Amino acid sequence: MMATPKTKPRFRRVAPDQRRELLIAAGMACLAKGGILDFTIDRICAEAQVSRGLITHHFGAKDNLLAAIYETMIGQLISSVEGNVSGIGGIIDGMFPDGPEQRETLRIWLALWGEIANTPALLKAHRKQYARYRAAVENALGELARQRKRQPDINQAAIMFISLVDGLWLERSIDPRQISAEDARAACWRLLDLLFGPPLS
Amino acid sequence: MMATPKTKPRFRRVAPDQRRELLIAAGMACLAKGGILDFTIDRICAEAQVSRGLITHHFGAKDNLLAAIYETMIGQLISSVEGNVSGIGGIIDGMFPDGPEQRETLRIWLALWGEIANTPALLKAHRKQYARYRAAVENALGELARQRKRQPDINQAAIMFISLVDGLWLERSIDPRQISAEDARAACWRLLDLLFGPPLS
DNA sequence: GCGCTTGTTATACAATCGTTCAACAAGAAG
DNA sequence: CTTCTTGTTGAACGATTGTATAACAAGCGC
Repeated sequence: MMATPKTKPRFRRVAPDQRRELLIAAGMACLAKGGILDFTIDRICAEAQVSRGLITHHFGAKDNLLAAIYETMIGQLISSVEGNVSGIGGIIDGMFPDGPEQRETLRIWLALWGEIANTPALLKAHRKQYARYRAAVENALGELARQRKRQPDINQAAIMFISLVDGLWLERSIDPRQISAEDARAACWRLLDLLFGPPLS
Repeated sequence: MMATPKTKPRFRRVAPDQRRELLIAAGMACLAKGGILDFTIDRICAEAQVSRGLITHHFGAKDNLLAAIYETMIGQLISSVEGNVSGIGGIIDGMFPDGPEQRETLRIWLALWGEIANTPALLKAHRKQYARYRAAVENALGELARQRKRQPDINQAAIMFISLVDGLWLERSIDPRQISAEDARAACWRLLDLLFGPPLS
């Protein structure tokens, strides 16, 4: 009875949705590692351990993969704002966690920001999703205003809070040494306390 | 008397310093137009109307040109902060001018930010110059505190002001529609009034 | 077990990338 | 005018870019 020469399959077939997620993850890893210049068909497919043809097959073009990555990132951000159960405090903690695990996320955002204005598909996605993000923040700030019995200009407060967060993210993504996560959270709370008054009890 | 067939010179010799400035300007134009992906030897030299060999000749490598552009940009920023005569008000007005002329500057910054962490020469320059920028801002804020007879935490105030400005720049460089220059200036003033108290007279 | 769909691979392709280098010539020095 | 320095050009290099495409085979339905 001779052993069956069962050759190891040369690849594994995966459902398109799962394969897209795999490629999105690989693309994000490349963006985090070397910015937009490392967002390359070769590098992404090497990261995903997959042949070069797959990106075109599943996304049509490289830019569409980048747009899909943006959708994933902004979706996670919006979820973390909309789905918070502990109010603005939980949101801030989620935005500036301790430890180095956020580094990758920030590096991806930095790379995406730089390409939004240069990639039409990305700009379109940004304008659509950014409105949702801003609305979610305004909603959370409105609840905080109710808690502290103040009625500030929610519109301006949202601009200031979002911009402050973006700026802190920017500083920390470029060089985490300059501003610690704790400093960032403290800056957020300082702004909110100034805008909405101190906690009531 | 036959006319001398004076052939038009095929190029013009320029002093190295002037040529470097020309290439820096061309490189900035490329960054503004298409981000870091358009920062290419071919495109830069085409923009400068110069042959491909010049960048290597004057800068050694492309990255060094990028670092030189960073130095130019941060130098202008620091000068506008240090050299202001009308206090923080003049600084804010300079940071968020009306009209579209700032667009190019912000696009260049966005492209540079994305590469700082990936280009050692850039990170080194950033760390050195960022400290100067922060010191200049702290100095201007200290003067404002004296004017308004308050003594807040200048360190934290500087972090908040710089991050807010960075965030507003980021939003406006990605998509100027979202936040107008006037909104940005108002947000800066709101933060300062909250931190340092309202103007005394 | 067999055929078929289709996810996957691997090659090919022209275009462009950053850099090197030899030849050229502009313009100051004599 | 002649000589020399050196800023400048332009071709060439191998490597890498994004995409198209044909051959392949994994694995489900029968």
